[in-house]
Amino acid sequence: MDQETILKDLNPPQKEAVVTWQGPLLILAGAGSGKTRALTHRIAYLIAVQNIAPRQILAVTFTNRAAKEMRARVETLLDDHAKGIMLGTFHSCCLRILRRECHHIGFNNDFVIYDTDDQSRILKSVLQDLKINDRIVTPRIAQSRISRAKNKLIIPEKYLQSIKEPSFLDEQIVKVYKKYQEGLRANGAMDFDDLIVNAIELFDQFPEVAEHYQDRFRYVLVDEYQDTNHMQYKLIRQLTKKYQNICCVGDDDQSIYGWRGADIKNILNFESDYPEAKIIRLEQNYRSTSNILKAASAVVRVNRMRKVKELWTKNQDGSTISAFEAQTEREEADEIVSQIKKIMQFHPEVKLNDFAILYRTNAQSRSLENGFQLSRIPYTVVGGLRFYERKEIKDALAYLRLVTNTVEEMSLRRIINVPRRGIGSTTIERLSNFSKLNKCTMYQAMERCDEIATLSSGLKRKVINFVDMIERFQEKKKQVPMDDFAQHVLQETGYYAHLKSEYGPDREDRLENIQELLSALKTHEEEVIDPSLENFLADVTLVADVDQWDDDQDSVTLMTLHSAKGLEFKYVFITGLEEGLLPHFSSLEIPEQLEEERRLFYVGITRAQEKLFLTHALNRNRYGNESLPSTPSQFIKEIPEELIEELTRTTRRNKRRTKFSTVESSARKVDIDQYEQEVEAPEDNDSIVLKVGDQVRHPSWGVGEILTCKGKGDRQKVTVRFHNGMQKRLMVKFANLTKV
DNA sequence: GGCCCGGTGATTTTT
DNA sequence: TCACCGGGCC
Ligand SMILES: Nc1ncnc2c1ncn2[C@@H]1O[C@H](COP(=O)(O)OP(=O)(O)OP(=O)(O)O)[C@@H](O)[C@H]1O
Repeated sequence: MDQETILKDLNPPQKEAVVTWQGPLLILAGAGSGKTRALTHRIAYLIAVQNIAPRQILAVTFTNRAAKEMRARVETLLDDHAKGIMLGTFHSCCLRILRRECHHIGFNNDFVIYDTDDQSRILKSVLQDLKINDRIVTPRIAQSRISRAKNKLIIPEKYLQSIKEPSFLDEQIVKVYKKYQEGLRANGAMDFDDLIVNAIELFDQFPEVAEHYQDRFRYVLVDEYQDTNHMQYKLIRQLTKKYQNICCVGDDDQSIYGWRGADIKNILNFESDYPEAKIIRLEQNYRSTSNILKAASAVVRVNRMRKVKELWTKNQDGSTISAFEAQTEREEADEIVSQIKKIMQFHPEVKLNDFAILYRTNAQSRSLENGFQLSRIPYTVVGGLRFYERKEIKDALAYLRLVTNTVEEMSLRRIINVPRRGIGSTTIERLSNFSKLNKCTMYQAMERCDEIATLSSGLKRKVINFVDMIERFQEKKKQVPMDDFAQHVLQETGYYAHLKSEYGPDREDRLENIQELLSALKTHEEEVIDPSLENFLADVTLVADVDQWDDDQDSVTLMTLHSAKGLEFKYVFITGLEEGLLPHFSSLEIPEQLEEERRLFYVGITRAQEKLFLTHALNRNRYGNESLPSTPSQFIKEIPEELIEELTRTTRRNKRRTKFSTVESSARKVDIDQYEQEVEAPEDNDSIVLKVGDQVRHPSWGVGEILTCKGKGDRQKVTVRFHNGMQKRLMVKFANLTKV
């Protein structure tokens, strides 16, 4: 790859950004103006033209998704020459540094990373220990306060000073914060924020280590710089102090992480931080049609707290923006599905990958997923619950971790009684007390449970059995491959059987996930240079997904507006445009936050290349069944009327959920035969008695097995796993099931 | 002391 | 819908 090729597809300001390869550089520009392209080409230029070694380059992003996207783009340009670039999220880059260097700051290099769930577990026990009323200080509140403090690099000792008028709550929080940090230390654990805080502390306390990394990362690039919070900013400052080869890319209009402490000042003060800085602005948008861009600009222009910046495009007007008002969220989902089918029908070249469905909260994906499942359109949900956050995966990992590390208590507590072995909360408390009194770990307390007078002999037996089992595992681990070992552990602990016996709507999914974990272990063993269970466990927490196979599959993408940042799709649906959702309830009263919500909408709009759909429902299910009236978002009105065209319903469905009107159904069957069609479900139904394990027949889905039963009579709901693999929740009253 | 069941309250966004 | 808590039962 030569200079010409690298510069070929860039406009003059982009070119300038790429060839300005030394010194501080800020690319400040609106959405879709080619910032990321400039950044990736700059990396290619550094390596291919200036002969910089890939390992001297550090490129950071905020989300895994963005990192993945960036890596893909760089690899397209450089192929194998991209190997060795440290490219990742702030967290994953810090993790890699800390695994090597954490001994300086008193951590063992097998330190554990606690995710949000682990954090609240710790906090819960801290609150208990401190006898703090957990109604006043909930784990959630404590967690967010502590995180906010860490984001600003405020240690517990400085916490009160940092607040003008400390309230009673703040006084409680300090105590919790302090104890929480002690708890993490004792377990050899760090939370997400600590990864960055500790990297900074490492560099602060050990200038020679800092210098080593300054020398190593001679060229630093940061995408979405407007989203940096104070600690991330500090880290970047530390790393670039010596050489000042820093290139940041950002757009203040796309700042959507204020709640995580992101501070737009970081980007606005770039010039004073780096007086030599060159600033390049990009104003031509290449991504979207003119109509989409006009809509986006009109929306973001409403914000008062903003630097004025205009974008233009040579692209065509394109089609108008379609708006759709649905009665319910089901109808919203149906309409989206039918629009997608329609587009696919008229434009055979369009792929499912060209569609994105965006929403404000992860919970909104549910109704949309339902719609896609019914229509058999393949879809992928990005974000939400990550693979390694799933309960069964965390349980399995806890067993594996316990075998490799008996010091860390969370894993032990997590699985000590899963499946039930009669070691309940009272026994656990006694073990825990003993460990505190004798300054040993809880696992050691278990080994020494003979010394605990309050334990009955029956309980001692159970505890010893558990310890023996773990010891046998430690032996076994040395003898067999990792995946076999994991399988053995899950078998012997009874965890497998436990999962199998738990009939539930997602029993099969759980078992599948476990299989997935086993194959991930196998992959690790086969493909990593230095495979070990320890190494596998080391970065598992930061891995977002293991679904490599999904990448190649053509499917519609469902994700939050936050995760969509930096990405682009031909067709974008922004859903749930309702007051209280977008803008979200919690932002309605605070002007700054309302503006952030508006920027979020702006980010959503600007993801679209060709066509934008805006949908809202008049009734939305808040928690559970309750359907509450919902009014259209104020943001919709901010788009000039002439750009929007109101869609009339193309789906017409009876109020009752499983029923489709026959006319509709057959009409669509003619339209598209690519996907199977839903069939009308007769509504008359003798109430039949169903129980778990029964085989039933459904008029369109065929024969299946009942996995769960809920409710009685007319309100009875069942989950059925059909032989074709589909799993459905059905109201017996409407589903027209027959026993077979 | 442990377990199961039923009632209750809660929900933003990411690492 | 789901996780958590408290009461009653083994
Ligand atoms: N000089 C160019 N000529 C043609 N197309 C370009 C040019 N620069 C960028 N593009 C295209 O424009 C689109 C947007 O580019 P890119 O993702 O780099 O923008 P961005 O500024 O990072 O956007 P955002 O801030 O919204 O993430 C991409 O499809 C990219 O291929």
